[in-house]
Amino acid sequence: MTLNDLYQRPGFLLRRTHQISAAVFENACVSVGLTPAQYGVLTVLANEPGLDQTRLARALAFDKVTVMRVCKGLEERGLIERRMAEHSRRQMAVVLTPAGKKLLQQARGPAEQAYQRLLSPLTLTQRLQLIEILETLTEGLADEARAPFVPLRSPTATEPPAQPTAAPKARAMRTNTGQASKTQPR
Amino acid sequence: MTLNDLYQRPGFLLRRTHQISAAVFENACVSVGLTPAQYGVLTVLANEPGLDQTRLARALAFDKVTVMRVCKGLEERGLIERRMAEHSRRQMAVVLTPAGKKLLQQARGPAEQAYQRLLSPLTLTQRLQLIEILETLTEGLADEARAPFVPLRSPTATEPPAQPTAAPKARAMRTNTGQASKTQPR
DNA sequence: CTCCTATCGTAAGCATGCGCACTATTATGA
DNA sequence: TCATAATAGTGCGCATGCTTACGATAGGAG
Repeated sequence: MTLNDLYQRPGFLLRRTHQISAAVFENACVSVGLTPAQYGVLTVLANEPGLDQTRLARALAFDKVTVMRVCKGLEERGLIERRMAEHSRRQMAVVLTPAGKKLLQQARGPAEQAYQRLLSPLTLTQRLQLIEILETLTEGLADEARAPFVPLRSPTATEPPAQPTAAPKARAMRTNTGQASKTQPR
Repeated sequence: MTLNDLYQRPGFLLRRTHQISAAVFENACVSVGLTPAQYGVLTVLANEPGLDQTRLARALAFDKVTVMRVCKGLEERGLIERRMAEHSRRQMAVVLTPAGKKLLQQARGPAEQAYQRLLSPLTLTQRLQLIEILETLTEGLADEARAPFVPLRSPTATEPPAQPTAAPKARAMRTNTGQASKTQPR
């Protein structure tokens, strides 16, 4: 394979684009000191106070270990609080502190700037195409991802009352190997 | 910001798509045990034997520290060799070993499968649009990236006769923001 | 009620990706 | 020529992202 071929591989371009996207965000958010991951965690928690770490991870398609580490960092900075859930002794209920809410507010502007900057080289048509193509890709290849993605409904958005994420309790009957977690609920 | 908004941010979608892209590649390449980064390094070295680590890093838009670590791992596996360059005592000339060449050959098939699998949810039109949009993005925001990208010409491609990779010099001469882009504050 | 299994949080560890800083070396310019 | 700046490689440290493993706990089947 020639180098020119390599440079046109979507894998290469996606890595590079993601790299740039993260850099743009971090450049815009130096003032608040938030990484994309941290911003994502805070945003989800602002919409779902008291969420446990595993569901938090799935809401962002993060690894649960990664989420735990990010949360520990945010806790050290006093932006979130982790306490045992009331109804379960194995879950951690994670909530924003007032400082966390304030910082998230302060991050809104920079995050918006990063968003605009990232899309600035593209025409309006290209922006729409990009979103649509990436959504098609992620939906079509959801099984390939190591970290399961279980989006949360926004409380402020239109929400169907029933069907809690339509997770069919089709408990894998232990017939398969331990890889149930990967092919699991989604 | 609602969660639905977050899920449509290109930053979020790019992170997720990159995550899936890497997983697809690694799944396809378990037999040869290569990560995307390792495959990239081997591919560049197959086209530019004896390249030094810094130029290798720039050819892939990797951080030079990352490249060094990846190279050390590949050297431990006997896939590449690092020796002092002849004309300079501070550069390492990196070359593929026969084992490295062989493994790279064996990786071609899986890498191709990963490529096809990654694009499989998209129509032909979408695939072309995706490549073009990502190229536009990376070119338009090249300054934002922490790791400079200085593509190498493929020896097999059309090439101007002179100018042996004179690009890095031009990059160091950047006069726009005063500071060179790498020394930028985070 | 009593096992059995799935799940939650967490530790340990590997691979990327990046910044900072230091040394050795090379290039540059006064 | 000689002082100074730029560059290559590297160590150290932080943040992601993922795997495997393990103890504790919740829920379900009998």
